[in-house]
Amino acid sequence: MKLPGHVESLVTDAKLVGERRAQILRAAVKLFSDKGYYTTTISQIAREAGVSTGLIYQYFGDKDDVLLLSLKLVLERYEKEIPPRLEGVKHPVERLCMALWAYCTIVDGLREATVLAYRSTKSLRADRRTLVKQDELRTNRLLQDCVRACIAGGYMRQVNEYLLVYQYVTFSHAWALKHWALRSRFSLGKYVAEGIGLLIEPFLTAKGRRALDSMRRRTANFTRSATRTKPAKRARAPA
Amino acid sequence: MKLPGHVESLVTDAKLVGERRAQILRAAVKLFSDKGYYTTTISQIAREAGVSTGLIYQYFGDKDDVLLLSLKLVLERYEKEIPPRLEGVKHPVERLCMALWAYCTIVDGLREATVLAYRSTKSLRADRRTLVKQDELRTNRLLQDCVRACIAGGYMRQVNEYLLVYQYVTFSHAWALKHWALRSRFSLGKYVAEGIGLLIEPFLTAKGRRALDSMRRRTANFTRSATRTKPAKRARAPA
Amino acid sequence: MKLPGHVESLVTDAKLVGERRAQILRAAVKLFSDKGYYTTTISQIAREAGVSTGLIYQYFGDKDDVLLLSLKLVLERYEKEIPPRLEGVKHPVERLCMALWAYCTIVDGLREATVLAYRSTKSLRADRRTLVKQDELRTNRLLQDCVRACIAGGYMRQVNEYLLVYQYVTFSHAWALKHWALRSRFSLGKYVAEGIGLLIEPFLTAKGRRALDSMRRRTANFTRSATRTKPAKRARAPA
Amino acid sequence: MKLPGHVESLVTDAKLVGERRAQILRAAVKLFSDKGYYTTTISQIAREAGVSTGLIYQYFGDKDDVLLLSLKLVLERYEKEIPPRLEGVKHPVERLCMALWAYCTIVDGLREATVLAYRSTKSLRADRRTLVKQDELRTNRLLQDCVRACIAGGYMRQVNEYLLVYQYVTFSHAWALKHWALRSRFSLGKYVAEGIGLLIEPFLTAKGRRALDSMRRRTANFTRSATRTKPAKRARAPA
DNA sequence: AATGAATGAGTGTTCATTCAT
DNA sequence: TATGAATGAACACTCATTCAT
Repeated sequence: MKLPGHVESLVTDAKLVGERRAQILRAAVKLFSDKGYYTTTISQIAREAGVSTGLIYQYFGDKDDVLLLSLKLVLERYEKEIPPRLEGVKHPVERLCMALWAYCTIVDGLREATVLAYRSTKSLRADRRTLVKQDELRTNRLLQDCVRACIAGGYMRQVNEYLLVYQYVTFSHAWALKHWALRSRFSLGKYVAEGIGLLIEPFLTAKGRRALDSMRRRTANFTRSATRTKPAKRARAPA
Repeated sequence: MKLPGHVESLVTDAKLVGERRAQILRAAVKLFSDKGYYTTTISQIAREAGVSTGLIYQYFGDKDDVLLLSLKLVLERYEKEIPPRLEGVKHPVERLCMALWAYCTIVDGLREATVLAYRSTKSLRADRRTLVKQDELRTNRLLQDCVRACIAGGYMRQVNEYLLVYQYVTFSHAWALKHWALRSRFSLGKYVAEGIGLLIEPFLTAKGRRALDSMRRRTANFTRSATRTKPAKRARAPA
Repeated sequence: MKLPGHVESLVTDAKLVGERRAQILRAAVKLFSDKGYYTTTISQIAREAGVSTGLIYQYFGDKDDVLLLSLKLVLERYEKEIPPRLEGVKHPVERLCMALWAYCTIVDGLREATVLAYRSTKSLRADRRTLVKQDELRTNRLLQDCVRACIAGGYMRQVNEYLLVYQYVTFSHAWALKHWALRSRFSLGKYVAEGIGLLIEPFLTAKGRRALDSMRRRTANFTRSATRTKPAKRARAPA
Repeated sequence: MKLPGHVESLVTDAKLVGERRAQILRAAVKLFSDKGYYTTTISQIAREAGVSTGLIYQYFGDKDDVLLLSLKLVLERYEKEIPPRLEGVKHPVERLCMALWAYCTIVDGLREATVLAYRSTKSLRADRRTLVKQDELRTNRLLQDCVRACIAGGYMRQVNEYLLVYQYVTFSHAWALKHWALRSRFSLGKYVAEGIGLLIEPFLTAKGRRALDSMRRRTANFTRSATRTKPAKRARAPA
C-alpha cells in the first residue's frame, strides 16, 4: 500500500483522505470491474469519480496502488460482511450454511469485482500481491472456524478442513466467475441450496443432518435442492 | 478469430501457416502466462519465437487475435488430453476418477496458462470470448458424460450433474489458481485423492463405493485420503 | 521583476514583505543551488521555508520571479560584500589583490549558487535576464575601479582594463565552476595566491611589484606562489 | 551513455544508427542551445529532426541520454578540431597561440552550445556527468601539452601549468558565456589577440617573446593588441 | 515470405498555479 | 494573511501496427 510518491503534496486531513479515497476507489472498482485494469485509464477513473487526474495522485501512489486498494476493498468486504450475517445464529451447522450463503450473497453483489480480483491480482507487484492473499486467507479462516465448530460438536465427520473450506471458497467465487454459464440454470438461492447439498450435507453426521433438516424446515431461503432426495431419506431413517 | 486485414499479404501455404502459427503461439502462451497479456509486447513474442514483428501480423489479425488463439490452444489441450487418458478404462467410477485425475494433471502442467485463462478471457473482445467459453463447455461435457455414466450405471445417486461437474472443474482449476496456498499442503496426488473423497465418493451408491474401493486397492496413484475412513463404514451399513 | 498578478491579495506591510521574501528566497537559493531550477518544485521551496505553497504566490509573481530574485540575491552579495572587505585597505595594489581575494572567498561561500547563476540565468525570461546582467556589471565595476587606481597610480602598466577585469571575474567563478577539478590541487588560499601571480603580478610596474612584495611579506593569507619566483627576481633587479 | 530501454526494438544497422543519431543530435543541440534542456521537448526535437517521437527512443535511452550525447558531441569537437589546426605549426609558442586561437574560434562557432554545456551538465545524472568531465579534461590536455612544450623549449618560464591552462579554457569559454558583454567591444580576432597579450605573453621568456613577435609580424589574424606595447619594451630590457 | 525501421496516438505522472476557506 | 486541496495542461515514454524493401 504505497503512499503517494511526491510526498510534498500529501493531503493531511484524515477525514478528507478517507472520503476522497473512498470516492476514487468506488469509481476505480467500477471501471476496473467493467473493463479491466489495463484498459481503464486514470483519466477515466477521475472522470467517473468527478475529480481531476492530478487529485488521484494526491491520494494514491500510482495506478498500481489504486488497484491494490480496490482489490483490498473488495476482499475486505467478504471478511467484514460475513460475521454480521452469522450473528445470533447459534447452531454450528446453521452457522456453516449461513456462512456459505452469506459468502455467495456477497459475491453476488460484487460479481464483477470478484472477477476483477481473479483477473488482476497478478497485475500487482509481487509485494502488494501478498497483501491481497492475506486478505483472502483471513476470509477463509472465518469459514474454517465454522467447519471446526461443526466437527467439534460432532455434527460433521472428520474431513480435510482446509480443502473443504477451499471448496466453499471456489464454490462462492464460481458464482461470479462462471455466472455466464450458471445464471440460466440457477437462481442465487437455488445455487446456494445445491451447494449445501453438495458440499455440506454429505459430510454431516446423522446428528448434523437432523440439524440441517430442521433448519431447512424453518427457512424459506434454502429451497430444498433436487439433489437432496436420497440423503434426506437416509436422514429420516435414523430418526 | 478475425483474419488479418491486409488480405493481399496473407500467407496461403496451409502447412506453413500451421507451423508458423504454432511457433508464434508457443512463444505467446509462454510469455502471456509469465507476464500477462498487457505487459507482453508483440516485440517480445516475436523475439521469443525467433521471427520479426511484421511476420506476426501475417499470421494473426492483431494482438487480441494472438491472445484468442493462445487461450484456445490451452483450453483445447484439456479437451484433447482427457480422452486418451480414459482410454481402456471401463468402469464408470474409475473413468470419473481418472477424468478428475487427468484434468488436474493437465492443469498442473499448464498452471500458469490456466491462470492466464482466468486473467485474460475478459480481455478478449466479446465475440471472441464466446469462442473460448465454448471450448470450456466442451471440456465440461467430457466430465458430464462420466458423471452420467456413473448415475446410469447405478454407481452414483441422483445429483445435480451440472453443478457437480462444475465442482470438478473449479477443483481442477483451483490447483492452478490457488497453488500458492495449496502447494505447501498437498502433492498433486494427495490433492486429487482428497478431491475424490470430497467430490466423488459422497455421491456414490454402495455399489459405486465398492468400485472405488476396489480401484483404490489397485492404484498406487490414489493414496487413500484420511477423510475417507468414516464413509467407508457408512458404506457398509446400508448394504 | 514582475509583480504578482492578482493584485488584490498582494501583501502590503513592507516589513513583512521583506521578511517573508527573505525567508522564501533563502529556501529557494538553497534548493535551486542543490538541484537546479527545473527540478526544484514550488512545493519543496514552501516546505523548506516552512510556509504554504499559496503564500509564495503572494510574495512572488511566479516561479520565474523566484528564480530572478534568487539570482539577484546571490549577485548582490558579490557587490555588497566586496567593498567592506576593502575598507581600510589603502594601497591600490593591495586593494586589487584584496578584491580578488574577496571575490574568490565569496564565491567559495556561494559555490553552488554561483553554479546556479551560470545554469539558470538563461532560464529567465529575456527581460528579467537583463536585470541579472546589470548586477554582474556593477560588480565588475568594483574590480575595474581597483584596476584603474593601480594604473592611475603607476603601479600597473596600460592594459585592457575591461578584459583584465573579466579575467578576474572568470577566475573567481572558475573556483565554483571547475571546483571538481581544482579542489584536489588547490586550497582556496593557494588558488588566490596563484591567481595574483598569474593575473595581477605580470601587469604590475616595478613600483607595483614592490608594493605586492611588501604586502606578501605582511600577509599570511597570500602564500607565495611557486610561479612567482622569477618575476620577483626581475622585480628586484630594477630596484 | 545508456542504450535504449526497450531493447527489443533496438535498431541494428550500424550505418543507419550513426546517421539517425547524428540527425537527431543536430536537432537536439540546436534546440537545447536555444531554449535549454528542460524547456525543449522530445516532440520538438523530433519535429526539428523530421522524425517521429517514437524514433528517438529507438536511438536513445531517454531524454537524459540525448542530452549526454549532445554535450559529448560539442565537447568532442573541441578535442577533435584543435589538433588539425595545429598541424604544420612547429614552433611551441606559435602552437600555443594557435591552440588558443583555435579554441576560441571553435567556441565562437558553438557559442550557444558552449553555454548549453555550462547550463546543462549538472542536469545529467551523476554517472553521466563524469563522462562529460572527462571530455573536458582531454581537451585541457591538448593545451597543457602546448604549454609544456613552451616551457621545455625555454620559451616560457615556470608557471603553474594546470592553472594557466584553465585560464585559457575559461578565456575561451568566456567568449560564449560573456558574449553579451564582450561582443560590443571585441571582434573575435581582437579578443584572441588581447588574450595572447594577457595570458601568454607575460609568461614568455625573452626567447619566447621574440618568437611571438616574429609570429605577429607574419600573421594578419593576430592584430597587435594595444596592451602589448609596453611589455614588448620590457622584453627587450632584460635581454 | 519475411524483415524491422518508422509511426504517432495514447498513457501515467508531475507540478505551477488558483482559490475557497 | 495564510493555507493546502484541487486543477489540468503538458510531457516523457511505450508499443501495436504499418509498409517499403
